[in-house]
Amino acid sequence: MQLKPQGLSEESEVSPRDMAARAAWLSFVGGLTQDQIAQQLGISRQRAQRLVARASAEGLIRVRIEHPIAACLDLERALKARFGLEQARVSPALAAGSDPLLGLAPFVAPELERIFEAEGPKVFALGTGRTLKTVVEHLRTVEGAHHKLVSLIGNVAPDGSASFYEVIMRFAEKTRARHYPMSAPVSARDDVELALYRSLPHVKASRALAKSADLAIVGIGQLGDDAPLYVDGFLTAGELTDLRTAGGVGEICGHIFDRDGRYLDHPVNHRMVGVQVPEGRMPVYCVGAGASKVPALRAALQGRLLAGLFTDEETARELISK
Amino acid sequence: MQLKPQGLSEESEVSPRDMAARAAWLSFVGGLTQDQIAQQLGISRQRAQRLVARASAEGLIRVRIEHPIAACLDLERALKARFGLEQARVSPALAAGSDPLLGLAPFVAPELERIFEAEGPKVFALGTGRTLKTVVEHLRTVEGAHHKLVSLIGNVAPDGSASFYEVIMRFAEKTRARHYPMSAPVSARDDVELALYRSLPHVKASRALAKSADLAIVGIGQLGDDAPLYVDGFLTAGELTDLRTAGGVGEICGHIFDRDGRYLDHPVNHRMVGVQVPEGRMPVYCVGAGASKVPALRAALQGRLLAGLFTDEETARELISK
DNA sequence: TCATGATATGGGCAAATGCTCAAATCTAAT
DNA sequence: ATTAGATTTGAGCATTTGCCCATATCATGA
Repeated sequence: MQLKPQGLSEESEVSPRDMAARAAWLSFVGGLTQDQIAQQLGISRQRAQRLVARASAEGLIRVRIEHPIAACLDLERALKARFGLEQARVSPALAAGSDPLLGLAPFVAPELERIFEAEGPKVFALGTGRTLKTVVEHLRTVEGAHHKLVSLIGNVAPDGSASFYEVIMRFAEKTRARHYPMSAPVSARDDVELALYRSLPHVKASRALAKSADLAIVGIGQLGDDAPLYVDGFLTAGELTDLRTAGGVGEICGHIFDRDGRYLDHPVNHRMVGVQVPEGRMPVYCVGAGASKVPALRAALQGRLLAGLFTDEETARELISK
Repeated sequence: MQLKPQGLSEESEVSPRDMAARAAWLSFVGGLTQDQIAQQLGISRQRAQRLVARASAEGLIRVRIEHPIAACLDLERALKARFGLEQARVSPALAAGSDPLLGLAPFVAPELERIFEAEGPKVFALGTGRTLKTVVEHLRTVEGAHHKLVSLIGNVAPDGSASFYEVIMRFAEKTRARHYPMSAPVSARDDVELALYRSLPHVKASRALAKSADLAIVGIGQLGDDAPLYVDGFLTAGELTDLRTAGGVGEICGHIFDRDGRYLDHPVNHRMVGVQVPEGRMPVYCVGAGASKVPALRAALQGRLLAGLFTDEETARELISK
């Protein structure tokens, strides 16, 4: 019978994660075979293999390709020229059928780190959505206590459930930045309610801070039958049809715009508690890729809503092709 | 007979490196098998394998383990406490017999990038040597045009050959930082020559800039029979013996110190054209690992010459073990 | 035009890897 | 103490990968 040693020697406190990290280090950096790793760590070959697999699965390993692929650089240049962007980054294509985020997220994360690590205190305004959430999951922890993060959009769904894609909290966790979520519903039900929400001090403060942001980072949504706004219950089927009839093709932070990137003059837009970007002088950087998002992206670019774009090769090609 | 298309279509200009990078991206980020990669790129399986191998060989791939191994964190804490360091980083051990730089260099490079990316314009003073050279080779290109790099040590060997380990030039290449090598011999032959070199305007300027540096980054040398200073011809066999008799155990930027980290009062030290660190208030960060360097490192730490240390697990363990 | 050396290509095979399954071990609740 | 359930372990095997070698292609100079 063995008792677990309780802090007796600092040596013996080895978490399974540590082992996984160590095995991964030996494998990827050291280039050892699994047999050698097993030998080195005094474990079986299978265990070594499992540790390495686990490290990969848990995202302990970050791979970065140092060489900018010429084709992607070309696309970046083309995007900048065509749409007057100050920033454009294009990730190389992965397998045709796969989720665009598979490649985009690990590509964008270091770019964001870079932006975040730069210079003095900044205010970053954040959108939400699956795209941004996935990107933020790929961020490494980076010191940023001098920055502020503020949400561009409410965090309460119509059914009252909070935090549908809590981008800002996860981001703040990784950076220790001060964060200001917009603790209010995404959308009000009528003008009275809207006025009420917007008069709440913390909402007022968040909106003011967001408007003064140095950079907004947002995703983009499409208005097809599987529009995220509809799927997540922010729009009824009727509203969705109505918006499409009115010319809506895409949406940023829940604000719907037409094919020229002009925000619709529609009740749905008027009831949003959050901020309609760009507000003031803030540059808006958008992350998004995938065939379904092309019309929305094209519209947003056309209407000069965006100052920066992170996308993948296939999407970029589509965007400049017409 | 086919003529090579000359910029006809931007599409067909694909460098082999691009292909390698793309294959590597598909393999590491996308997790595709070589067969799938081959299919995707329309090439044979063998070619795909060769491309991935090539990408690895050419260093296009940077792997980073996200999880700080607890054992290494413990060692870092111990080093900081024991030797009053402001910074200490310990890389996980690789195979016992292998070159310590194999693991240390890819570990230190991102740390350096981090330091370099931080805040406003800074002056970085650099040493030389195989260790620093290898680390700098692992740096990714990072914008740093607002920084200045200055060499702590002359760049001309006794035989007149320039640049024995041109750390500063390679560093500057990657960062576009302004750089000030010390274009002078490492060591003068007598006091008159020393005075002469030191009176040269560009040497004077470099030395002054180096002394005002915000951070010095140096390697460390040992004084065994294979002392780098001796192997590279900066010391004669006689001088080496003499220095060891006088108590010399290690050297930073060619300045020799004893086991308590006190610089020797010896002609060899007095004839160095470069700067003897630390000068003024500059913190000195040292990169170094390996059994042979332990005595030198211990001495430098003992004498509080260093404010920061980057080393590997094995060396760290040695350093705090006694 | 042809010869010559250098480089690239694909076949084949041994080593390394990933995965499944059954046995073993551990955990926790009775 | 016992047992049911969950997790971990190692053997076996199919797949994938790395590498050598014979052949083909390309570039270069006579």
